Amino acid sequence: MRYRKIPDETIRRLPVYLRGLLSLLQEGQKRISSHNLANYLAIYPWQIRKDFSYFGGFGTPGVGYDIKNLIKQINKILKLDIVNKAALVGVGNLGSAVLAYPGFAIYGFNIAAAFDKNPKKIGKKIKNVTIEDVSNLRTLKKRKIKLAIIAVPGDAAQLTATALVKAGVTGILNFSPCRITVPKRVKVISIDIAIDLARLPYYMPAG
Amino acid sequence: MRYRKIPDETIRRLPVYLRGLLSLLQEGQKRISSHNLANYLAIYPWQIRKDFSYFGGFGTPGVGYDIKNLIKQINKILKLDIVNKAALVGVGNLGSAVLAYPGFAIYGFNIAAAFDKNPKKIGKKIKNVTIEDVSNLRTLKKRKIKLAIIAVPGDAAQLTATALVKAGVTGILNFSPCRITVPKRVKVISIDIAIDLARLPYYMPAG
DNA sequence: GCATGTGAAAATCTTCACAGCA
DNA sequence: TGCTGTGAAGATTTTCACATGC
Repeated sequence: MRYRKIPDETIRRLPVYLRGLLSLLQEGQKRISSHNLANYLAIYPWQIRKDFSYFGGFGTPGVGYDIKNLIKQINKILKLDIVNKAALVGVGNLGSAVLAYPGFAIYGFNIAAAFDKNPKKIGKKIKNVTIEDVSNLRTLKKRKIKLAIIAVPGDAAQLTATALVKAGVTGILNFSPCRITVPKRVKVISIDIAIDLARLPYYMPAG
Repeated sequence: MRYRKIPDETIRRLPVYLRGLLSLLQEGQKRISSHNLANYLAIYPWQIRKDFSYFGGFGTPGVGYDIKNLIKQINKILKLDIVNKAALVGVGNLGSAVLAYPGFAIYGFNIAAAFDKNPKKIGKKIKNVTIEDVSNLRTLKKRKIKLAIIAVPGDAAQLTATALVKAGVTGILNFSPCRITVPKRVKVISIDIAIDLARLPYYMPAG
């Protein structure tokens, strides 16, 4: 296989595949064909094969894919094959939900620190994580936490991002409804829960 | 302008433009050029002009765009020019955060009903919304609520979706980490907060 | 026979460059 | 002059079809 740039869309789909494969593994399945996996995920088999082909292909012709191996390979590609420690900034309604969310574990994430600026919250423990004052953000470098989740109100988002970058963070999941500006070497992925709802009426039949 | 299919990507960007324009309006601005709006949103001007061109264009050559008018036009395209009532199903950690989230209002959304299956929660009021038993879901048709947000645990997501569709819902924002199957006429947009975090390490420098 | 992996074709989306209007 | 709107070019992504290997 010649080298070609791996499409961002392929990377976006890998966690989806991973989630499905982990479910299938738990159901006791050992092997699966692109056809059956596609069926399971409600997509098309050639999409799956093409995506894997960018990495050289992980299957056996005439047989299919070994689920355990496939999971291992995807985890390696996405760098999820180690425990990724993450920090949460902003323990309001949304932040608390993030802290309690059970879904991070399957991808090997561990929310290892939480920060807030409200003195009333500092020192409290949620899910075994003690909430610290935001001034402690600079300790992240020493603690080797490179991943952060921003769940503060919009007007504090940029300030928080800047502090995180200063503390050595290179990946940010931004839940605030604001664009944040960071150096190019830092990757930001934003989720604005309202903005996704906002395009739903467009697709709905009138009346 | 000849008719051409409007790209989904264009529709995905319209709420982003809308959010920026509403901010600018609040700052007291009346007019803006594609160049300045692009700068504000950290994208490119031709993208903005192209997106609007699919609808015939909303600007004046040599001048730019009238912000108020542009907002009105986008709202109309996205069918946000009326109050869209939405129902929330699942008032756990994530559901409570959704209920308290202030960001829906700018797009004209109103979370008008909330449902849970936990008897302890039923009857409680959060943000002026009284939590009802999920068996009440079938009243949605009568209440003309066509939009729903699913924030139940994964294993209840499909059941909830099926009940919603039966109750006349045609648009679903799905926060559960599960694919849900619905008739083609129903539009589902899914947000899995863990799945977005899962592709962050890939883009981060090693070490 | 059966299912993968992959060039090539088709579709989609982005970027360019400039004509045309205020 | 300044900025929009848009055909055309370019880039990316999806889909196809089939050669190849088990």
